[in-house]
Amino acid sequence: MTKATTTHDQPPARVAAQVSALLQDCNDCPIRHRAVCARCEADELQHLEEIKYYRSFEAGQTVVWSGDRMDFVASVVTGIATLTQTMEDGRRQMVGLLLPSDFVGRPGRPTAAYDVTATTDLVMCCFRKKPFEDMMLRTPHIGQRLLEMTLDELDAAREWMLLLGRKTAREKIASLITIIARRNASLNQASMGDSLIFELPLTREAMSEYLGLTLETVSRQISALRRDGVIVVEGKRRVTIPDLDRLIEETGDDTDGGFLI
Amino acid sequence: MTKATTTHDQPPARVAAQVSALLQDCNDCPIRHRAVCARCEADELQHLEEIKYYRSFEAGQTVVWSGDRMDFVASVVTGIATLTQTMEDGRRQMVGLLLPSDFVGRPGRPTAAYDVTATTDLVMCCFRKKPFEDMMLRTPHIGQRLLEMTLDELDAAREWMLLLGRKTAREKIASLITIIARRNASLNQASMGDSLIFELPLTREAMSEYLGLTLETVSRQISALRRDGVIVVEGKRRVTIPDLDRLIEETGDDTDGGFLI
DNA sequence: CGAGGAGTTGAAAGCCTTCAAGCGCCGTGG
DNA sequence: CCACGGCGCTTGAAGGCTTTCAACTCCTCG
Repeated sequence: MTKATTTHDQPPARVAAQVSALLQDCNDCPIRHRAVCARCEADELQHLEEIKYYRSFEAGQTVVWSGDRMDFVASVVTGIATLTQTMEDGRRQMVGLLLPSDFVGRPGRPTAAYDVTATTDLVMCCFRKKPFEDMMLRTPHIGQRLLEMTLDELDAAREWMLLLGRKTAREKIASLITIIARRNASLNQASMGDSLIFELPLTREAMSEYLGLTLETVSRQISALRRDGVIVVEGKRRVTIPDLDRLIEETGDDTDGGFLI
Repeated sequence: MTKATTTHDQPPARVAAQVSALLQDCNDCPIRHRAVCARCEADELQHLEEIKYYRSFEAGQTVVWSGDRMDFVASVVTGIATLTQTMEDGRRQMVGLLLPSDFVGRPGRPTAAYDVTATTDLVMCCFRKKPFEDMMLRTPHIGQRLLEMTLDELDAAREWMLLLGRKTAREKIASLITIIARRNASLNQASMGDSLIFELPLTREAMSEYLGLTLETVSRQISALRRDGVIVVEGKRRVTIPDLDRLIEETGDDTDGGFLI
């Protein structure tokens, strides 16, 4: 561990502990203005502080299993989590990709409907469910924000359905890489145009579960995009996008309609 | 037109006109207790009455095109509508199937995000958008109910994603028929066990857009399920399910986990 | 009666999956 | 210290499921 300039080089558990130690105060929270609490006033925030607690997970850990009791709802603070459904014979489909500020759990439902897994080191801001539900009734700001976020998720799910139902394997891969690139740009406030180098936060297998493909097909299509110069890959995970428009052409989406980021 | 016992035998436009004529008063509304207004009190309902109006569409008509201005939000009162996305080259994927009581449109968004089409004769209860948005701010009951409905839709979308990403053509068809059967049972309050005869409300093409298949594959798989005795088909649309458990086995879903209906 | 829409079915092609083998990296334990 | 084993990933070859292209039926409507 020669260079310790970024948190990336530190052991995951330590980083998570640091993050949660840093985050006792909602005012310092990195997702303060995007999460379910975004619209809360100072007094409402104080109420939330009383029922919140942080939990950390290492990459690969399961947060909850589908069907398990779930006594909390939560926001992703840092890291990435996934929601996955599994069929009896083991076929798996990812149905949610949760980034910082995204919300986990459903008020009013006692059990988890999906497997929730940390795909990177993960810190979540959890609220005990019952107090949270009570607070939702008294605090319209929370319900309003949650509605907004849920509508956004529904839009994303519908975009995803188009991908799953109608796109080719190549288009699926191009779409996923574009999504990750955009997300990265938005998190880093990058000026969109440079920052097109990033680390894929998903294994080939996780990508295949996202895209409704096998991991072999994912691997082959990534290789194909690399061969065709659409992307540049260093090692297994580091991706550079020399020409974003070229990549977007490969997604099959409208070239113009890009109102997102 | 010898037997006119049910509305099915009447010209669509007339039925729609009848329905909307019957429905000036929210208290007589068939979706009063399931739609976005479900939790409203008498005074709130009165407010809604002032900003509502009915619109009728014949089977096949387009309600709005993706990208068009949309000055209203609405509830489906009777009939079925679909939300569909289209790619540049014409590939289409249905992303929403709207039944009576389902909500159309997004408060706060000026344009339609999807093509909305009536697949059967359709009556919608429309609210002018601006007044509706204003009312949402003053009336938590509406926002609360809308959140609940949106969360349900998100769950449905995620189930659908599993279907699109991981199920075989045969499983997709069995799943769709099961969904329609359940819906029918729930609308007719049937005692679940008999009423397993119904009309498919979708063309083969609409089914293919729902399932991410071609219409030929839909046709072939329906024929295969018929050959195997899983379903009985009279004419092109009328389906009988002799053994629902058998059909459910064909969906690939958990046999037990059926908490729906 | 002809035209057109909805649906069915056959044959061939194609895309993705399945099955297999192999590479490179990393942590463990002899 | 180094061999071993596992994991993540890549690549090849064969097979299969769905699509594509095409022909044909049935029914409705003008």
